[in-house]
Amino acid sequence: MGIQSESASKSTIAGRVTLEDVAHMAEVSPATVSRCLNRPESVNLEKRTRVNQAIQTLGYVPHGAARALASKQSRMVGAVFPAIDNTLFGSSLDAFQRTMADADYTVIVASSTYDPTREKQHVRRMLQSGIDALMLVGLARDEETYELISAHGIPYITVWRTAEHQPHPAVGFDNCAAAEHLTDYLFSLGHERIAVFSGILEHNDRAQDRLEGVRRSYAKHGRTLADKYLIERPFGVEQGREMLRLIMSQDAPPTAIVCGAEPLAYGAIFEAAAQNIAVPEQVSVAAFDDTWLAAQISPRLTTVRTPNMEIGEEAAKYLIATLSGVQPPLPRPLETDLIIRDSTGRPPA
Amino acid sequence: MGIQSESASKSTIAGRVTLEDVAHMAEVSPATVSRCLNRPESVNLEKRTRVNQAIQTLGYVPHGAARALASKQSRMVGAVFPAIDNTLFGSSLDAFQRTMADADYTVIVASSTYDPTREKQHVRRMLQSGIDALMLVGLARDEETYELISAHGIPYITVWRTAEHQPHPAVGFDNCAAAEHLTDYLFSLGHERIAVFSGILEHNDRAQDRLEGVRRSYAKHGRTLADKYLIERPFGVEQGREMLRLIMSQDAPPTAIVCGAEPLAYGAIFEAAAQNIAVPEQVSVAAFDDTWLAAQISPRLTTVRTPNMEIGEEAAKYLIATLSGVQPPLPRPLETDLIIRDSTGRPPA
DNA sequence: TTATCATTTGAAAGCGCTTTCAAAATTTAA
DNA sequence: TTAAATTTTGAAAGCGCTTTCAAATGATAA
Repeated sequence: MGIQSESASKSTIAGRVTLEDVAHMAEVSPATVSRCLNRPESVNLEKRTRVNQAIQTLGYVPHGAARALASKQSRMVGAVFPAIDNTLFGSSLDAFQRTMADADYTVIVASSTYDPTREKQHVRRMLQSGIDALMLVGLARDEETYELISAHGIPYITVWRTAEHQPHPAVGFDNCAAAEHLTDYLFSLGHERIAVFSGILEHNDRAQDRLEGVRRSYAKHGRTLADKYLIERPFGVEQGREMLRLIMSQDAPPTAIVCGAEPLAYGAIFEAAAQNIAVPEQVSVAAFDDTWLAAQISPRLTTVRTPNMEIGEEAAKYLIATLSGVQPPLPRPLETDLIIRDSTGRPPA
Repeated sequence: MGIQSESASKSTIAGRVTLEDVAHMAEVSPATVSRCLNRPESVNLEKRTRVNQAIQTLGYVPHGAARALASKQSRMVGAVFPAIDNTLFGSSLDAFQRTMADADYTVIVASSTYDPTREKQHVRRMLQSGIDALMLVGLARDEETYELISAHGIPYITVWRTAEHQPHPAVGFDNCAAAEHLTDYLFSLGHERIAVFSGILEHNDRAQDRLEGVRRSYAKHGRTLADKYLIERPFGVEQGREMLRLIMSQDAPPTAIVCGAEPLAYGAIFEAAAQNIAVPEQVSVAAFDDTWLAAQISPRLTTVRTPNMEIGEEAAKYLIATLSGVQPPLPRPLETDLIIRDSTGRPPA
């Protein structure tokens, strides 16, 4: 029989189990319990065992806010996406979250709906919550948002683009080069009238870069993208359909279409089918992303595969490394692949 | 000229701007600043103005962990989904997050990949982070997970199902009834051999309920679902294709298929097209969810529309109400709609 | 004018942990 | 065996806020 301590200890009327309770039960000081939690190897094995046992039997769960306050680290990171209800950002987020969880970080998420003001609010809220690091999509945002972040001195990373020609760390691929490559391919098939279905360009540097890529390819072939071949609409299948109707009813309709995102391409293909416009015989359609549907519809979609999961994972790794004091090398641009399928072909004679 | 305070104040060597700094500048006590933040109406207008001004010029951002520690509220809520890389849970999460943000809550998210053990770890981590409330998908999980939650005494809600016949608050729809209704419809068209393509049933009460709904409809029509008409695979287009191949190569292939989720239906339809099996002439296909693709593919998919966003929003509202002391009524089951399109029809003669 | 009540304010005590610092215990060297 | 170096430990001082409590102020009634 152990000796009954005369003091009933001050807690346990109800309320939460604290580190101090654990300390009492294990008959060590609170400092030692804290050490067991944070640097177990610095504690004598026997005491460590007692402490772990006490933690177990008391069902002790550390108080995150208290830890954060005392240690100045919350083990929480933030991620703001333009949207999270699509496969694209969804799978990035999923990978990001899993990688972070493996490193024992918790992730706070928010969607900005492509609105820089909302994004700023979310960033502010996250900063208040005490995040240790932050992930943002792309570059285009209020300068104030960057200032907020740097005022807090936390590491951050931008994703879905490359780090070149700009001061912010980034992990992603070169949208411009990918678009240029895709357009080059279309030119190589013999197309000369290549249209662009773009998402809304404002506040979306990825979309802007893709457009720029198309323009470069045009320039390389001694031509320029005519205004009438550029249509801008929010991402969506319906918009893709509408855009196809618009563009194919023109005087000299394009013989190929580059879509800034896959939903637009699906819309275009579905609408073409509805209108008896043959793809790719009358008009070729190509896009970006290679989501699960691209290889399933008919005609199977020619598209640029983008490394969605890899982006989430690499972004997480970069932040984790930075947080653990390692200064990681700036991530190299990730690869994209042009997947040539059946929705592109030679232009009509 | 104001009077220069002789003390240079103890902060501002660098470091963060604290509430105390604001108090100094506004020439009030820290307590008053705190009140301005939390119950502004309890502070004299003039002082309040001074405080807000000081906050502004100093760029003060409250320290969440400190607030949480002192006030026992973190203004963070958790949400664990089986996955977040699909439109289904993605749009629920999106709505949940937006509703929470409007009420000034931050959301922590994690995906369990349909694994109860991972889910438990995530719940534990979130509890440590100090969440004020929690959202979980469905019911099927370790009892221990529920115990963890109730030990912390925070409100929680389960989603994607109804609250009936079980002790946990829930917001969602009746999967069983919806499946029964859909199957009834198929019987009413004259089908007798109705197959089920189900996701993995283990740890997924929504999938189980849907299967049960089909069984009930069968029973109601004096028949039972034959084992050979039930196939279980992970959700995915490829799996849908595989299932179709399997089921249609049987002796007496079904004349209709109920798919537990839409990807399976797409797979089935694509594969049917590949095999020259006419949908719906030779086999009808129906599913759940009504995602953006359902109305776009051909044949347009007959499906049960599920209120994904509404679930996220209602779940958030319920938790917000609970957290603000209101005891909200248990949410009523949400509506589903059977959307009849072209992928279902009479069985072949 | 004075007594009474409601409102606004500040001092100070934590919230539950981490971390520094010095003391104690242990190991190693001499 | 003793001294020095090393490891392990506990006491105590915060981390930046909220909140209680009592004092001060202002408003109202007598």
